[in-house]
Amino acid sequence: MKSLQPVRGTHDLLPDAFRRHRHVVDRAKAVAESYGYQQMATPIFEFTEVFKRTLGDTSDVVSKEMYSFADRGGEEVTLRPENTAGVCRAVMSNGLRQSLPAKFFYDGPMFRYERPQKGRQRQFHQIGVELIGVEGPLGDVEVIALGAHILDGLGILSRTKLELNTLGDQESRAAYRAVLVDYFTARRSELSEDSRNRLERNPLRILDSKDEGDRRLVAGAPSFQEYLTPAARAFFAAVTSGLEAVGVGFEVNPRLVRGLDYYCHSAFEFTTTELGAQGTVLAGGRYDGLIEMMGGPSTPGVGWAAGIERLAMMVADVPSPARPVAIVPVGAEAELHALRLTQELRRSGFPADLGYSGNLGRRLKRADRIGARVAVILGEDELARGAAMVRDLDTGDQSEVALEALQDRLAQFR
RNA sequence: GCGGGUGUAGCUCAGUUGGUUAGAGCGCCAGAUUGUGAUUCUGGAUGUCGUGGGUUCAAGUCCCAUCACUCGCCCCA
Repeated sequence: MKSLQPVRGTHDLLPDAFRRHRHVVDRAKAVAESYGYQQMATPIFEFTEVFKRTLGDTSDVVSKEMYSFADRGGEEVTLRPENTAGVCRAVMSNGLRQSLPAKFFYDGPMFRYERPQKGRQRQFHQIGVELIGVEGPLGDVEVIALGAHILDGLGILSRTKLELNTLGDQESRAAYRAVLVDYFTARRSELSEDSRNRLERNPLRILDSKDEGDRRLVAGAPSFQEYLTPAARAFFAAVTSGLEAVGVGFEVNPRLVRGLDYYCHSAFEFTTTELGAQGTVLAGGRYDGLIEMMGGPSTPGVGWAAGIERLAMMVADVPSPARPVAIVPVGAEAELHALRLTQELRRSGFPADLGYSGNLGRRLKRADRIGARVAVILGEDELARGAAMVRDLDTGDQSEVALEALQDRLAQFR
């Protein structure tokens, strides 16, 4: 055994943390279902090709962040770095193109070999939605509104900002990209080292550079607006007016770009200033070309993913678990009665806890520690009378209750 | 992948220019109270000082390496 530490960038989710995660997922799922999105799951690993083809060879995810390996049969597989590709693959594998549009919600672990930071781990968890088969801007509006609704349900919408941009259609993007490459190539020597790399790999990324010098150059760069085709312009206008119609606030950020190749038209990010360098909390866009890149027929799609860890860090209060009834036998005689009673209560829907050992004091102490609301004390005296002592652990009040009336009495504490 | 910071008890942290048995608070355990927790009082236990090397008469303290965390960059959820 190498050590007792978990692998770098992975973490145990102990009950308190797990409850936060569960809360995020449960609330998100409930809202998503109210929009008609149904939960589904794909395998956490796929053939490496699935991600390579769709994310683009030059993306950071593919070039340096994938957990890839050959399995015992020699198949090249990869732990999923994101789930959109997997969902699209599943649509094809299962012949779901027959019944489009399809609306999916998912949650689960993702894997990226990155240097860990706050809000960034090698195994992290995402929730996400995918709307497949809708080519109009109404799809974009619905998906973004759903994201906002979920953040609102978690009580954090007001602490985020929705940034929105259009990446246009293929035609617009190709035209703009060419102009942009010309512009920056002419000023190559003035670019930062990072941006010189971007010029090769993903020139649009230069627009989003944090480097001072780059920013000055970007200010003078040609604007995407001028290269949008009328169709792409109309699409974006429909998205923005749709969002206005449903009351989702946003800010157009012309420099917002996506790293992954398959995006087009809408790109959006809900960001926060509360999480340090990892400000993006929920992000996505339209990916009309993705399924085609995988070898399927052209099929439109829009979706987003959100980091559960990041959301969980922002969520203030999470509901506490139900407070159990503690069953406390006094003396060996009472143990079997207590065991029986505990099971009865559980079957009747009362969360109930029977300590494993100890005297009355010790058991009450444990009852207190696990957050029990009431203790049912079963002593020989009480049992002889067919009764039990019911103690309110918040107030310390206690009174004897006949066993037949016990459940009615306990119901008062719920 | 690049640059900075940190690592001492279960948790949060103190530990002087290197000097003998490494401390506090919280938590934990026990007793006060053999049928009453939470409150109070009294007592107790706890540590490969992240790991491995080195310097030194002597290292928690200085040096090197390594691992992990953390902040920023890249990129992203």
